[in-house]
Amino acid sequence: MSERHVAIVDANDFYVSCERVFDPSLVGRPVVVLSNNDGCVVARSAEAKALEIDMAVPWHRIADRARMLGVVARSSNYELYGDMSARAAEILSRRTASQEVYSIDESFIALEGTVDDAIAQAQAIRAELRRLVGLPMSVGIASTKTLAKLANRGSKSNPALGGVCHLGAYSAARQEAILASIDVGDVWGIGRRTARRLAPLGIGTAADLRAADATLVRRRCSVVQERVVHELRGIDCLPLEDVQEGRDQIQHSRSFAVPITTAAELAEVLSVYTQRAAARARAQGSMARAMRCFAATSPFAAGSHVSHVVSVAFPEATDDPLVLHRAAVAALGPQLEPGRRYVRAGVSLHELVDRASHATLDVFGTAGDERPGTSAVVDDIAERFGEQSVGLGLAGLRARRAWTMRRDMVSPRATTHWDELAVVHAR
DNA sequence: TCTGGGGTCCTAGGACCC
DNA sequence: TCTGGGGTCCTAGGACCC
Repeated sequence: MSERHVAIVDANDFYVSCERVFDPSLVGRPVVVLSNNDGCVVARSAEAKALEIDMAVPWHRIADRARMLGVVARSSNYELYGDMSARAAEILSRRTASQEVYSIDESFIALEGTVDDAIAQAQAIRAELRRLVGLPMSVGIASTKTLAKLANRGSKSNPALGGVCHLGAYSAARQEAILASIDVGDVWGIGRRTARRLAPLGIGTAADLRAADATLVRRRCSVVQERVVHELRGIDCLPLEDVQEGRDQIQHSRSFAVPITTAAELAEVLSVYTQRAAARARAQGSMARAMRCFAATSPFAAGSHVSHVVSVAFPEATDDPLVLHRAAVAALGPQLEPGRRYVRAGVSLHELVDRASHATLDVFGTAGDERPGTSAVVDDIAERFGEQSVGLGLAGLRARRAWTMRRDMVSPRATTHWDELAVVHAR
């Protein structure tokens, strides 16, 4: 019988797998990849998991023990991962009529045919991605996205399946048993808070949630969780969205390697961050009508923790880093409290409008003091000579500032920079 | 000494209007 | 002395995901 199947295709331990493609000596060894600033563990190889190295644990807390156990740590190399991700998504797109790129290492796709057909296609896709990009993938298939996510867990936990699991290949009784073995907090869309809220209702597993009164779930939680109930029953509530449009919101935020304490340092930070955000807005053809900025102290440090958040509305949508920077400094600068040690700041652009359809309307002539071509010129130079080659004001940082990110164990950007290509030695 | 970053969606509550 | 109710819009914050 021909039907439509939803599949989730994702890479196993994606960041670690990317590192291994260009450094095969890492294969078979325990490897972790760290977040920005080498802060915490964000990806682990199977061998690292077996050593009970937890996800999201601060690296400084376990570094000594991990090194003793032979664990290799890498700083995150997002340029490499982003490029590998784009290659994998492109290859996958040739294999399906509809694809939703869901995250850096996952796509939902639609498959047609019988259950056996779908499994065969998934296996072909897996083999192709392995061969052409070098990444190990897993595929979960079912009638809805939420069930496909559960199948994907199965494909990883049961090696006998060869990386592909179709829930529809099992009898109803077997499916019930599978759902009964899964914690409700492990269901896609049910987080820790919601799981705690569902417990008093006697809902502890995926099977419990599927059998629950959907209206009650909505009352106690929200419409999001009610949809999960229907999705678990095979009722499709979350259709594939293949349109690849720009983001609704663009954010650039970073933790600092060392805290900042002065308004002058904050102005430097905001100069860099607004330019990064503006460049990304221009790259997707957007201009912003609103911006939010924040600066925060460490929630882990002794004493009180503060986070200053400010919102700015622009009378005219803009993508000009100078306008953004001035507004950010004017709004956030006065909020700084003397003596505080700020460890993180960020800029986000909201209410994005399409630049092409946005005709500048400057009735009062207030925009006259900005040079319209500046941003385009900066983009152009950055494109041709690299991001470090140019920046407005303080973003053209010649001397590396103390607060910039720490990345002590970063691998080469082997797919995007000629001078960092992998070198192959013949024997 | 050292605890990530970038998103989405939903809800509650306030402001405002008639 | 008595002081409604329904609707919309906006924003901040919560929850979740990877």
